[in-house]
Amino acid sequence: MTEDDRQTEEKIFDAASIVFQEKGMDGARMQDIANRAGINKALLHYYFRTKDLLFEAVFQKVAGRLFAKFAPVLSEGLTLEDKLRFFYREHITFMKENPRLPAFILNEINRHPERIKKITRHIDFIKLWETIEKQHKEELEKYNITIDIVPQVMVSIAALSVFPFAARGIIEGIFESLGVDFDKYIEDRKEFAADFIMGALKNRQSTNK
Amino acid sequence: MTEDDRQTEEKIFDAASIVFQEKGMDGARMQDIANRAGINKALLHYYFRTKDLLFEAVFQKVAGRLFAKFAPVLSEGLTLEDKLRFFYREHITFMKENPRLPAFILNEINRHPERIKKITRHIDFIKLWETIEKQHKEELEKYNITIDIVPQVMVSIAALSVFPFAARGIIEGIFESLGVDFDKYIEDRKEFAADFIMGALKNRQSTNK
DNA sequence: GTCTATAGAAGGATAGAC
DNA sequence: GTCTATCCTTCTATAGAC
Repeated sequence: MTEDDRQTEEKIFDAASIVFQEKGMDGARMQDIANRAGINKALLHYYFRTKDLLFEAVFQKVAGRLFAKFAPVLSEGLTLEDKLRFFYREHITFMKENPRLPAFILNEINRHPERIKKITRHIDFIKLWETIEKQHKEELEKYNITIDIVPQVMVSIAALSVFPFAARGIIEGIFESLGVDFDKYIEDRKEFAADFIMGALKNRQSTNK
Repeated sequence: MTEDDRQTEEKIFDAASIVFQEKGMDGARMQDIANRAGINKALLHYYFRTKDLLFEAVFQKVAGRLFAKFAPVLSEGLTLEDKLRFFYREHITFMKENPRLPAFILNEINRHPERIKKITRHIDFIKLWETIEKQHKEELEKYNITIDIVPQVMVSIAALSVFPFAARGIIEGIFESLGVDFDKYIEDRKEFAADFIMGALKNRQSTNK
């Protein structure tokens, strides 16, 4: 299938994905999207009516893809540690391929928190926790992970993989003066993050009362 | 000193700080800034010439303030652990008072990485590391922190405090359905983050060869 | 220094031909 | 479905009075 054969709506959507991720809702220009899609502005409106609707379509799609990466935590037959290692490998690889995505999502969500609700409102987080609790009863006890620290642990796990990409502009600048290569750093991070979290959890064993 | 006594330039600057942090460079409107400062648009241009220059002034100032919070790591006479605890208390308290700051800075920097260079280019990160190395030789050996994993550890430390604020829109949404209070969570995080990092580091002792 | 009024450009959206 | 031409609003920036 050549570039020209692709359906117009799809071409517009792909172009919009790139431009919105790069410039954000406010910075994006319909003209830029039209140019990148190889069509004219009027067609954008023909297919998506307004900039808002086009943005909403793009946002729901790409944010959904990012969140879907958290799904493996529900698969059976893996230890907590293996799930964690699997998650970091998958999630970091995905963000490496979509480097603008984390900052884009964080930013647009902070300005319009209602957008994320559309994606998360169908997820029953309490049931999700109960599933994990059932699957990993012994490990949770061993690491002393009680319900009250679950939010702290979950956010910490997400932070270690998302933050390097969200803060890439700063980190890369500092790395330059240290002679550190960002891509190599990210590759190493898949394992480091898993080790780091497991280290923190294992250490809770000794403080276990 | 009443609101009216304050110098005009300062009023404009403060108003611009708020509006830019809330809407970003592209979303901010000069009219909004003028209204909030209680003056008219023309005066904005009289004092700062263009929107770009006004933005640049605001950005350099607020980003500088955030980075300054990393300074305590250089103070003498504290153990690594005490510095870490001190840092999280200070940094999280600061972000609690400026909740829009992290996402604002991350976003604008990713779109214009050159902006951060203006702030960081005068910092000699290599010398900074040498100072820490000298101050904490034994602790670094004990935790097996060699130069090659310093970037991983530093980013992880920053991630645990910055990410909850940068991703607040998402986190707060999920917390709502779990019945978790964000402010309480953040208060707890000051200690949790320090414990978590120390746990991960202490666990490196056992894997020490 | 501060204001009102307005120029001038940019960008989202639509009308209408094909 | 796709295009060109254009409308209309919004926004930055400036001119000029006080």
